[in-house]
Amino acid sequence: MADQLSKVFAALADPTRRDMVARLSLADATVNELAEPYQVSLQAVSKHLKVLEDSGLVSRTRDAQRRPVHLEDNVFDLMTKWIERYRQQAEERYQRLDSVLAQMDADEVTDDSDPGAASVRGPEDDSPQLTHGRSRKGA
Amino acid sequence: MADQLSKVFAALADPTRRDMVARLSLADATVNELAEPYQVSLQAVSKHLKVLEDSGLVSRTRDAQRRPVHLEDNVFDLMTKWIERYRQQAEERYQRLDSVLAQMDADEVTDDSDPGAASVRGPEDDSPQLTHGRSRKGA
DNA sequence: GTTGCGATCAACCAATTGGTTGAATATGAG
DNA sequence: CTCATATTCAACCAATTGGTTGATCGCAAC
Repeated sequence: MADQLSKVFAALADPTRRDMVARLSLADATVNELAEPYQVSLQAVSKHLKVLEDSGLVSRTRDAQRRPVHLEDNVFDLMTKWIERYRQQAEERYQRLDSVLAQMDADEVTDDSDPGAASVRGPEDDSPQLTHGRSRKGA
Repeated sequence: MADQLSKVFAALADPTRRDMVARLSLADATVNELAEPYQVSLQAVSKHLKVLEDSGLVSRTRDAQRRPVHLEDNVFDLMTKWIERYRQQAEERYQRLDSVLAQMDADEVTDDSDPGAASVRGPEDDSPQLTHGRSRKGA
């Protein structure tokens, strides 16, 4: 469960896992090779790799009893696309005078129907549990 | 604790939090406004915002009893920089013949001192618990 | 001052996470 | 077949996470 974007971000939230990705960007490596610099057990590294694997960040093939780990660089695009989208949107806000007006407007109405403020999500986005019809609590 | 990069990635690993960031890229909003579309309690949203806040992704100011949340778009650069660095490195691997040789070489020596294979980390990178001197297990 | 709204704090709970150790599996070497 | 190597599976544990409800705080309005 959980969309890929969530899994990729979660995978990279761990410094050890980020370090592994960094090293894999230079060359494929086996589990043992990857484990070498860290203090943790081989099994712990294996777990980290499973996380990376089912986030789609790495893939494993088989070479005798070795399982070389390979970085799937294409997954980075998924993140970059998400990040860039909202970064751009945020940046635009500072260049248009619109934003200032919208801000003041939002400040005044506060509880208006406000179309467009809720759930901007676009084509490839994921859906958290929504209600959108204020059914929570005393609303 | 935990470096900012870890905190930012962790913060964005949650779909609800990503949705909030998406909405905040359009306009600042109060906690109540942000909470509106979701099924969860106001307190849960408040917690999500705390996570976003101490990852540096958002900041909060004060306006009477309201606490408008503002997206700090500059933090995106931190991620983008990290991602791009390793993506590029991985991509270069496919364009240089070097990579093939390095790969075969690594395959042969396997337990060589191998400078550069362990911990590629650069200037701004974080440090997971390392040993680097194979002190683990029976090694 | 008291009421009411916006937001947070506190205590609690179930599920997940990152780690451990010990046993098992898979493959190649003797 | 047996042994060694490389890796994973399984059970367990402590800490963290995302959610809940109830109490509290800050501020403005009556």
